[in-house]
Amino acid sequence: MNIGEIARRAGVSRSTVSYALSGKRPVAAATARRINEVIAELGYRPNASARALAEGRTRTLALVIPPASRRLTNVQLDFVATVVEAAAAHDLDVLLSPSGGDHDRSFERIVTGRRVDGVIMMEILLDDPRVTRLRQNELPFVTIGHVEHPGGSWWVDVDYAALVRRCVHHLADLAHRHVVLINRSAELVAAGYGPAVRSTAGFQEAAEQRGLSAHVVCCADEPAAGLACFEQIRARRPEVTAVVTINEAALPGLQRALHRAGLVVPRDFSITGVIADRLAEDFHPPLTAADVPAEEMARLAVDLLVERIADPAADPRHALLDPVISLRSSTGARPAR
Amino acid sequence: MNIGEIARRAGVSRSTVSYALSGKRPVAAATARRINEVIAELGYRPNASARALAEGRTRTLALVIPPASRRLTNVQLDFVATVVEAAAAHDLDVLLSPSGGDHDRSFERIVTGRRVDGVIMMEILLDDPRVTRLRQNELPFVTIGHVEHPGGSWWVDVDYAALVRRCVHHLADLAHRHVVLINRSAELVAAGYGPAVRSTAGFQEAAEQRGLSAHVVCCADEPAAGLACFEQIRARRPEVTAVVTINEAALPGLQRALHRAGLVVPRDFSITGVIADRLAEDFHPPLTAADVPAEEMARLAVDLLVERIADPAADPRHALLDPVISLRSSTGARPAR
DNA sequence: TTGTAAGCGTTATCAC
DNA sequence: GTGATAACGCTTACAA
Repeated sequence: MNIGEIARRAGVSRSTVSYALSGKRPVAAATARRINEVIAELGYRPNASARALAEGRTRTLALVIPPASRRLTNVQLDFVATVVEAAAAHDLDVLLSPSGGDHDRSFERIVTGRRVDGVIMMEILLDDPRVTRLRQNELPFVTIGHVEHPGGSWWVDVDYAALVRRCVHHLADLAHRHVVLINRSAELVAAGYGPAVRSTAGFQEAAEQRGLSAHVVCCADEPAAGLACFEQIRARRPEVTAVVTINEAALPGLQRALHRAGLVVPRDFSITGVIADRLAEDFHPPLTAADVPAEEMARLAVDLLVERIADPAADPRHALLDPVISLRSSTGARPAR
Repeated sequence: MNIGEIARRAGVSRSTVSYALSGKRPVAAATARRINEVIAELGYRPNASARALAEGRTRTLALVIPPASRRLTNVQLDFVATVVEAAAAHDLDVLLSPSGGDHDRSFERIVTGRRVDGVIMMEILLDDPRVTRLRQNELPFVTIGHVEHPGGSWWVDVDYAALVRRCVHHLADLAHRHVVLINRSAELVAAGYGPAVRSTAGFQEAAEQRGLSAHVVCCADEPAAGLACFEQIRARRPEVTAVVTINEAALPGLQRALHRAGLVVPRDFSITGVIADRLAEDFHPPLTAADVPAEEMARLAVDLLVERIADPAADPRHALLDPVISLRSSTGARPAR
């Protein structure tokens, strides 16, 4: 069933049906009613492909996610869920594209096949080939995270460097002298994953400024790695009294390791970092930490993208969020030796 | 740039370019080479909407997920990631549709707008209006989970009833006499969510068969609820020595509650249930539990759907998986009083 | 207020 | 082996 069928049954032309549907031209009340009755009766909906072809837009967004092999973290998950929801609020559908490197069929299909009106990309590297690729096409896009030289692109991100700097200052204020940053996995760091690299920079900068002895360790995104990582720190650097972490997935392992070592937080050891609030509250004791406002970022990304699609000539915009650190109870003064 | 432009530059007709691309008709080697050169040079790719309109298929699948408001569980997340990956293996894109009840714009848009060639739906209720809706349309679909009367539909599911029955028998074999099932949230049970309802049935059936005193409690999908839930069980039914659970999200809270109550697992208390393997192994001690093989299910669902799309007249197929219970170390003999 | 008709970019059926 | 050309179902000037 198509628009012609509706037109025939309502005794009008196809264009009238189209206009009745879109409201782009006034239609007599009686005619509109007749048309709507027929539409309701037959449960008609315009064919999306035909409409996209005629209009030159698909009413669809692409969301580029990391490949399934790399298990999604909670934060990433929140991005996906919220992007979908925010897009739905604009009556936009979301096409998922798992993509890692630049040779990616799904990504290419979407980008050059005019399958979508715009793209949201997450897990951005400092030097990301996909960003380069999208810049060549004239497909509007917004990134969650930002490349090293964002130039005229549109993006939203959290200021990891500032956040981690603040964590270090907080620990320094509590008289800690030896601190460690538990980073994301070595592969991510090697690939130039923004948050991992920027956290390191902020950590070292603040530590130097406060004259702390500071070390950075990479840790795979899983509990077992967190446990091993902490035990290694205890073995190699027994003088360390506090850690900063941006590795959510390692947290349960960290918790277990602390327990196993007989350390009481924050009496014997302090922990802080960038951690989703629900995880931070789940920790025992609740973690003093900054939360990545994933929902806000995702919503913002969609809004920016919609804006950019509506006005391709608009000046580039971005947002660097700087969430507060919630003082809970996982940090305390450096323990007396 | 379109196929006409390619044809012009290659000095052939549009149809020849189309055939060179699809291979549905032989093209002279020299001609094909010329065409491919032009295509490569210009980075041409057929417009997806136009192709969909002409071919009558979109090369896209829809994945209907629970609305974002209800946070996705790990298992659901695995479904999403694997479906996307499996679809990509077939060169199919995936459109995400968050949908709860039946009044859903996104769902309707996708179903009646011919936006996709088929639908995969998860989080199925025993009496699910969306299944009814899809049956009316002649849109191929496969569900992860199954309605009470699946009739001629296509689905994959895990046999929750059998799994939970087996857990109960296992506990009975260990001489436990008083057991509790920690179910999913009360809302899910009330809504008729398959796994929640079928688990209850299997639990009660097996308990009755073995003459156990058995109770079922609902528990919201979050750690705090798990903690509260367990403390309530201890307070109201101190005689209980073992629980079966299908509520992954509540697990950390359960763990904490056990610890707080000074109970050592499995010496003082036994736990088992249906839990993703990586969570089961993360528990302390590792949980004796059956794992929902989310990846296998998702992959199977995609394969079935592809098959159904290719042959709409094919006989309905389904798969009721029955994963083994991994004996780890969270269950033991009933403690002496 | 409504109808006619020309696209939109493909695919596929005829011809040659 | 290749080229016209008619669909596919819709939107949108342009007429009336």
